[in-house]
Amino acid sequence: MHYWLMKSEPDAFSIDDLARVRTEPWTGVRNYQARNFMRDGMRPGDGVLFYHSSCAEPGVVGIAEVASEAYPDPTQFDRKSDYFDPASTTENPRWMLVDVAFKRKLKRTITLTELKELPKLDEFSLLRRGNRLSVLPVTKPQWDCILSLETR
DNA sequence: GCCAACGTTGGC
DNA sequence: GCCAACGTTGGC
Repeated sequence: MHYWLMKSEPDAFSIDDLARVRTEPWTGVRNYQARNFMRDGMRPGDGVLFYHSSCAEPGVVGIAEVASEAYPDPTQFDRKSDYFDPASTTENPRWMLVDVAFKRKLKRTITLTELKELPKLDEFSLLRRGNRLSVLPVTKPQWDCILSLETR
């Protein structure tokens, strides 16, 4: 079992949206490193910290779960999609995704500000300078450390 | 293969 | 809205 963090802009797709639809294909990732994490790293059942970015209060807002093996992102073949990639083919798809399933909302947002204050998370890639990955790995100690803040 | 230009991310 | 950081593109 592995652990991950996935970012989403709540204006576009929030934890409440995920709670409503229950399961969502994670379309639109167009970064090779993030793709590789989904394609090569993720397995059904892996834990996911759901993170709200580019908003008033950035932070971890919920827990989700990887709900499928990786498969080709259908939006890369859709000419009408913002994520259309003319260089990708069905025989050799460039972009992969997984389904993400809702588990629960946190009792409160664990803010980015709080995470930065924890010495234990110095090595957490979310907090490293210039990090822009929208899908990134979380170690078990980091996972436990972050979630221990929920009821603090 | 280098690197400048450009686009995007995301916190503030 | 600003801007730092960083990935990608494309000319050479």
